[in-house]
Amino acid sequence: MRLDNMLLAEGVAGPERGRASAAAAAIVAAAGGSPDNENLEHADYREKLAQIRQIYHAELEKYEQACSEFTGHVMNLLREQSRTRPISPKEIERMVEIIHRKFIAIQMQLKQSTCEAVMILRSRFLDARRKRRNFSKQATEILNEYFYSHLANPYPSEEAKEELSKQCSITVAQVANWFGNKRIRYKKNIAKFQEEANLYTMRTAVDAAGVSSQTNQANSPATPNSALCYTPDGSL
DNA sequence: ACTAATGATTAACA
DNA sequence: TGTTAATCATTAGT
Repeated sequence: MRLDNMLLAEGVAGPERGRASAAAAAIVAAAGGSPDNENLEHADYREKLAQIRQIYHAELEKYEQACSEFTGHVMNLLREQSRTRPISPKEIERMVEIIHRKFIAIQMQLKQSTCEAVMILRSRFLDARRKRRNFSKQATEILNEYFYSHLANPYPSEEAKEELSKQCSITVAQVANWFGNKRIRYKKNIAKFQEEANLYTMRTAVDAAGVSSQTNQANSPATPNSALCYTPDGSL
């Protein structure tokens, strides 16, 4: 009977729709759901859960139909036999009981396999590694901006990480991951990141210039002094 | 289909 | 405990 409760809680069993979304929400809450792609993941999860639910109900119905059909056959057989030998109603009852028990056992198997499917779906849903999503363009912009403007010491403090996480609408752990990856990958192949580095250092330089010189905008020659390219290995 | 980019995980380390 | 380095698994560009 634990299986019944489980299926009910997941919204697979039970009366039609309405519970599935609640179950999905509960799972997200348990996982510390990311507010970013929440809706998308939800839809995916709900869709797959609905599939499982549909299969479950179809199978259940099939079993019930087969069960009643089979009991009908057996009853007919017994009735025919009752002409040649006396059959007590108790015997008939016992026969029906046996058949029912058999079919309930089969239903149990169905419930178990359905439970398994739900569990697998849940574990996949909860495993962030399997369903990785790239950060938004803005988020990577912000992160890169910080990284290249602190290239000498690209280790944001806890507070800085929190600030970045808020700006990018990702978790602090994700910010830490990003910086870890960025540092190692930058160090590993600086040449590959030259273009990006130049882009961001130039951008911040332009921003700074824009803030300091608001009055005269006649300097369109676009700051030709972009020679601060920071090439530690001497390339370029 | 193949490959590069990328976010997450893990062990080793200081 | 936070970081590095290697690696995994998915996404995106060709």
